[in-house]
Amino acid sequence: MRKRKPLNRCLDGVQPATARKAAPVSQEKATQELKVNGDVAASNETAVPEEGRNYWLLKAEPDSRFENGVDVKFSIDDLAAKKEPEPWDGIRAYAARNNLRAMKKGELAFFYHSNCKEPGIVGTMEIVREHSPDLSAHDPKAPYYDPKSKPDDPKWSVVHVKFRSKFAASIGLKELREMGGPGKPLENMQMLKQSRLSVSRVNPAEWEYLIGVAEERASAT
DNA sequence: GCCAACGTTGGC
DNA sequence: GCCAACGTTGGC
Repeated sequence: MRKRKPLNRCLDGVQPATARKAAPVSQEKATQELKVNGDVAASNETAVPEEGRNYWLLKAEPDSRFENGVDVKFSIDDLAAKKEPEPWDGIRAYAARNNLRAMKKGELAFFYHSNCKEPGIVGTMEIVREHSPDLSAHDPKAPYYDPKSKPDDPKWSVVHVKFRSKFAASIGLKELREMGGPGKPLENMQMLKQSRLSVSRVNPAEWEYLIGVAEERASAT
C-alpha cells in the first residue's frame, strides 16, 4: 500500500494529521512482525460484536507517485490481488495513527482513492489484525522513512487489512460532499470535515447509508 | 502545476 | 502554551 509522508517530532500520542498508505516495499517486513497480536489463525472470525463496532475510511493513491524514490501507488485492485493480509503502512500523522490504533479486528473500512482523477470511495476492506509497529519507518529505503522513529520505541503503527469488495460504481468526492450538506446524511462525516486526514472514522449510520448507495448503483446497472 | 486548507514546527 | 511561519495534502 501506500501512503503519504513523514513529518513530525516526538510527543507521543496526541494529535493529528494525515498520511496515506505507502508502497509495497515494506510489506514483507511488516507481515513478519505480526507477533504483537499474535493470533493469525483466528483472523477470519469477526471479533467485534455488531454494536460498539466502528467503521473507517482509509485513503491510498491509485496513481504512480514517487516518494523517496519508491512508487507509492496502491489501488483497490492492488489490494484485491494480495493473498496475505496487507499492512497499511506509511501513516505519519498522529491523528491518523491514533485512528489506526483504535481499530478492532473484524471492523470494516472504506477504501478511498485520493490524489487522482476521480477521487472517491471505491470499495471495502476488513481489519484482520490490530495495530503493530510500522517497521517501514525504520527503513531508509522506504517511501516514508522516519529517522525519528526508533526500533526500540516505534512511533508509527500499521493495521493489517484484507480486501472485501469493489463497488460496481465508485462514490465520488463530489457526491460525498453533496451528501454532506446541512441536514444531509453525511453532514458530520469526519473525512469531509478533515479533508487531509488519511485515516478517518465513519459512524454506523454513515456506513449503512453509503453501503446502501453503493448497492443501489450496483443494481441500477 | 497551482494553491487553499490545515497540520506541524519552533521561538518566545 | 500561544501563534506565526512553514510544509504538506490533495482537489482541481
